[in-house]
Amino acid sequence: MEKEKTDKKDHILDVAERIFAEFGYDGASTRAISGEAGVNMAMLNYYFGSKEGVFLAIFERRIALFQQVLAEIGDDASISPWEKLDKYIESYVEKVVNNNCFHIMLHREISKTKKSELTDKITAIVMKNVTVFQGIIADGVKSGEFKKDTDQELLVATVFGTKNYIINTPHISSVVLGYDVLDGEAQEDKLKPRLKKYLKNLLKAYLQN
Amino acid sequence: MEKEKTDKKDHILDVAERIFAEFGYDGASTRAISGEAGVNMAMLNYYFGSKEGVFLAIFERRIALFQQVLAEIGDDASISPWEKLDKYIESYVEKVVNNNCFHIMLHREISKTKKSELTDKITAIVMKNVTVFQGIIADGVKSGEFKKDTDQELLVATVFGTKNYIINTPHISSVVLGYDVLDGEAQEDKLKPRLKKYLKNLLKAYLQN
DNA sequence: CAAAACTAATCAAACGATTGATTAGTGGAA
DNA sequence: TTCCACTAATCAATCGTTTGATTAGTTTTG
Repeated sequence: MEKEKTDKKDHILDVAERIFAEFGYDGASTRAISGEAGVNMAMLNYYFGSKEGVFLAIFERRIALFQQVLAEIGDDASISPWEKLDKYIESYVEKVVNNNCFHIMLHREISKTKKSELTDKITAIVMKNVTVFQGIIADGVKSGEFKKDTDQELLVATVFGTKNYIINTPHISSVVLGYDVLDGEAQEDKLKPRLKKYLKNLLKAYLQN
Repeated sequence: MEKEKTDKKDHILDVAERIFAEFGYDGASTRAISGEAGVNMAMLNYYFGSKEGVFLAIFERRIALFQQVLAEIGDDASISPWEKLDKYIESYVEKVVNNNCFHIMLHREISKTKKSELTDKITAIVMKNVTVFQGIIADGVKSGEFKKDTDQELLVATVFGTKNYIINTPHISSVVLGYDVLDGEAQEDKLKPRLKKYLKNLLKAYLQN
């Protein structure tokens, strides 16, 4: 029973995540989510308290493990900055492409200029990943392995921004790249390896002495 | 009389643009827009037909001149690819930072994975700017001035993505950069020159033989 | 010129539809 | 019986839009 309940909850969150990515938070109605998930509407409130509760539950499900992995890479003292950078890119691209619906949803909400409790929460979550990446760059510069006169802060924008552009504007990037970036098979065969290789090369070109 | 009417319409669009950026298309109510603009609610429908009409009117006001300027840079046969790239970056950063509300609004809508008439329209508009940029890169590679073994398509994602990251996640980028990226003064003094310089350097590092 | 006819701009009020949320109650397992 | 998972029906609030009436300004007409 316990198992099945968790499965059901997970199923609802899966569907909700997709609907939120399709229509946005406000555009996604609780009826659409419950309907698509094949459950009674009242179950959303029963399980998650409210629509916002569903939204936050999606977050809690995704972030915990992900952040831990990235943080461990940043803290690993046994490998060089270049290797850290590679590992970070690998893990990051992998996770973001796999959970593209989640990241689309996340970034649409965070782009609201009006501050709210929700945007503050999301900002705090995203900042953690950014800080780890910044730390890797800063370490590399300090140890002399990366070039000195670079714009470390804007490099953050480039790495995360490039990824966002691919994922968050799928209608555009699919045309530019020549295949459907939301298609699971194309993601595995083409997008992931290509994006990883590209980001590593770009960082090397910009950071190498 | 004619003058004043246009001013009033423009005023409504100014306000609507900001509200859309703050709350998203679905999150922004016609009551909020008309209230903030100090006009009667019915005026939105009287002038623009519908809520979507307001949204599209914002687009038509912004894109025409902008696209023309970018296209002219791309078509200019008298300057080198490197100069074109510089000019494109200059114009692009300038416009996007100045009209940041518009671009936030635009990208939130385009990031909806569900295709609709609206997303198709926006996609077509954005693709024009992308195509011009791609043309500049392709020309430079063909003429041998840019390096050959590069990922031209993902470079597109980097340039537009870096800009988007700064503009569309202002709560994040303000923390990373150390000043409010939505503040007009900071934009002029710090953000614009810094972003222009950075993008040029990054492109140089990646494209130079 | 002045009265009448017409037009565009604006308003408060109300429309039906949809929203997120809640209720009261059902059925089955422990 | 008691508790938990679940449902159909319903709630008040808000949504985008439409309405009919009023104002102010312009044109036409006698």
